[in-house]
Amino acid sequence: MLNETAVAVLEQTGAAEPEKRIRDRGATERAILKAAKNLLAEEGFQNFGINAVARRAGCDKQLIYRYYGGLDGLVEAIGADLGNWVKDRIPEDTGGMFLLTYGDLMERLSLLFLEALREDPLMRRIVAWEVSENTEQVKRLSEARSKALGQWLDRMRGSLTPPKGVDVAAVNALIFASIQHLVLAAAAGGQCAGLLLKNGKDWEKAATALKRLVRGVYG
Amino acid sequence: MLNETAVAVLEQTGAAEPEKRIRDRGATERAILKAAKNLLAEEGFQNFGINAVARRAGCDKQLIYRYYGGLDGLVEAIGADLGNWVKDRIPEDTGGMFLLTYGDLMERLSLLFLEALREDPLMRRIVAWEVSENTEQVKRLSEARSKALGQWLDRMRGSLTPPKGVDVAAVNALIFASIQHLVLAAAAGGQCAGLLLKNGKDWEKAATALKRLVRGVYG
DNA sequence: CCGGTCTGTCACCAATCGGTGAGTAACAGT
DNA sequence: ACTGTTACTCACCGATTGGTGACAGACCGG
Repeated sequence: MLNETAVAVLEQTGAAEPEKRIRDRGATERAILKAAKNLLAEEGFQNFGINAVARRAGCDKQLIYRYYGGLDGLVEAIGADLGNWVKDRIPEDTGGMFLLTYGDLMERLSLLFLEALREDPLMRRIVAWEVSENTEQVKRLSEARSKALGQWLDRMRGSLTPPKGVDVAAVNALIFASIQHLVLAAAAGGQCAGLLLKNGKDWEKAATALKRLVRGVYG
Repeated sequence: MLNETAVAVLEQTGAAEPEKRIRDRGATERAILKAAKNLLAEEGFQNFGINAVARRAGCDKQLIYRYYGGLDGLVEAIGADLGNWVKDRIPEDTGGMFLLTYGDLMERLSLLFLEALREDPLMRRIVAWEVSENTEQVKRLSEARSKALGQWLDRMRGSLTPPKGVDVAAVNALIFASIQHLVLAAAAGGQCAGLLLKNGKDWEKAATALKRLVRGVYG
């Protein structure tokens, strides 16, 4: 992919000639980052490499080394970009319902997280990457993701206090783990543990089951 | 790796010379399959390829094509071998406790599955593979795994009937999803959703949280 | 106008990948 | 002992990978 501007020029002139790309480091850096994110989201981490990113960004891989210090730096940039995930996912109201109890809150958060993950292929790929490898790259990415998720949870929690006598951290980890694996398995193979997850009806079943699970522990 | 017999000869003679491997197709086939399983379990699916398997098996990759019809056939053989997972994991008694209710059963099954997955690196890699890729290879492997898991569940269930009014399939899918993701995340990074999972104490917390989750839905 | 810096391109490297065709050595049957 | 089959090895293929050094052209300050 060429710079947006360069593409525009090409389309205007209709020239088949290379028509020289614009010298704009900022734009190129952005194009590389965008290409990397799209590539990771669409193809997964399997074929995520310098060559593939450069190919998709329409520039030489040398520029990735220069501007990002190689793939590692680029991955780190993706991680930093993940910080924006928080503010994109914060609804202003509470959906018209009052969150009186911790159970209300967790039910709402679970469903929101389920929905958000279903609609975010990049985040899914990152989660899958996390459980498949343990390189430095992934560690940093994982760190950024959990940090973003933590921020999101904090913002949403408000002033509600968790119940006593329950290991909230462990229980919530299990709940979020179930959501993540459910969505990942569905995205990969259309089912999870024999449960089909294709059409909206299937997902409704999963959502009510999730509600039941949450309500079971948090009343 | 050479044939077991060839290794024995090598060790006896102490020869540094190549000392010709034994011509035993059956043994070679077994060596290849074993090498493939170990490689997948130890290194993960990332570097799982014809060359790597042949290198580890100590034979030429040509033999993998001949005996298994390439990597696909070899993966299929691994899948078929997964059928043995069932009988390896069936305890004879119920651990000294009576399983009177469906809740009793599911609590026990959850904990057993958690334990089994924690101690089975090959199975973990396969699960991680399933949620990361969607090739034919993985599909078949996934099929074999879910079939084995289904068999295991059937054997363990006995004659207990699930409660009415609950979408058992969906709820159980969520429960098993939570276990799988928990174990995968722990194996990869030592934590899951911020919850540390390193020493036995951590795992006990997770286990009690899991029990609480199960008991919450199934009483 | 000239020299240096910045942006981008290209050619090349060794290593590895999956895959194949040809050859060699050990065995079994006669 | 000769023959054919089986088990196995080796050398090579084209493609792709991550990585580097050299070069060309646009831009800017003097």
